[in-house]
Amino acid sequence: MSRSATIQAPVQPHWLDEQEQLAWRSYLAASRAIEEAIQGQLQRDADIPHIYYEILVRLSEAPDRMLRMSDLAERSLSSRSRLSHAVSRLEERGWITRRASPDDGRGMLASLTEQGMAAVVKIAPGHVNAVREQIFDRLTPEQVKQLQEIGEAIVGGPVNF
Amino acid sequence: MSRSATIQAPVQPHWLDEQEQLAWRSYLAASRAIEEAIQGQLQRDADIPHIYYEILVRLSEAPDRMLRMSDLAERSLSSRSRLSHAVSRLEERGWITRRASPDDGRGMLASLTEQGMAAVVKIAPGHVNAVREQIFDRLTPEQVKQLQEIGEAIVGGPVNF
DNA sequence: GGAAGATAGTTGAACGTTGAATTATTCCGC
DNA sequence: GCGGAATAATTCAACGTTCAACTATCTTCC
Repeated sequence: MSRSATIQAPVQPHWLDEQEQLAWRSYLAASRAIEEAIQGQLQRDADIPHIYYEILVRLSEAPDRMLRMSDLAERSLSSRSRLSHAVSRLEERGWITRRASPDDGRGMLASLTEQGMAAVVKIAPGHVNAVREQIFDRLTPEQVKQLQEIGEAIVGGPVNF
Repeated sequence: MSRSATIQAPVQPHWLDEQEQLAWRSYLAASRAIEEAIQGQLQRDADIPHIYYEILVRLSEAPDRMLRMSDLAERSLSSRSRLSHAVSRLEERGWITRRASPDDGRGMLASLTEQGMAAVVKIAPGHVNAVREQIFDRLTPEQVKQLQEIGEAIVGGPVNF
């Protein structure tokens, strides 16, 4: 039958072309280098992982320096489980406190303590330096703009935090 | 004295300007999204972390599918310690074997087994798909080129693997 | 040719992350 | 207003990573 003679959809996957391959590997190398540099700086100077610092910063930017856990998880780009563990550690340091939400019996509110805020203020300059050295000192203003746009294309819209 | 009236070098760190801030956060969100997608796909479909897959691919590309550990560490962008642990796990699966280097008594040669090569062949299409969906389907050809150049600027030269 | 230092690789303990399971509360439709 | 589904958050165990310590070999240079 002619029906059975139709050409099969290719089993061959759609490989990356040469340009894509180059871009992917270049991106991989860059993103690993960036994360290693940032992580290393924060670990050395403040003894916290990068994500923990992000959590502190998101809190420091929130009204009353306080956020629902799920909200904080979203803004700090981490899973709830990860955030739970991280906040536990940061609570042990006295940088964050947790209390039940008055509005929602299920919710917890995390807030930055004065000590936590002081830590952010102390840590921030070194962190910004690392970011600058690793990224912005190496890019033209045009590339900075391109980087923003590429990031937004990948996440599907402007980043709102 | 006029000398003492000179303005002090600012203690204020050199903060990111608005464009840099946007680019940095956009990059952060994108890189986390990418890593999460790639990692998730590989974990679900092949039960290995992303780095383990990279290790297998670098080996598969090497002459005789074999490399010195330190060489493999460099190409797969991981520390020696990490690689040691990773290769141990992959060895347990029968995907890699290790043997002493004939040239250098300190060296170890890691090589991909037939099973390991078969695993790469099996895993690759799903991985490429994930990469394509997460990145290249969302970028214009121009942006792909820009991404490559930005990555190279950050790592300080073309990526050679 | 022997000591000092560099290099290759591994190991173990401490730590962070993951994913599934669990508990508690709220929301929704009838 | 009641039962079932959805949501919020945590916990636990398994796993991967890190960093420092360690062993073994090689290189250098006097």
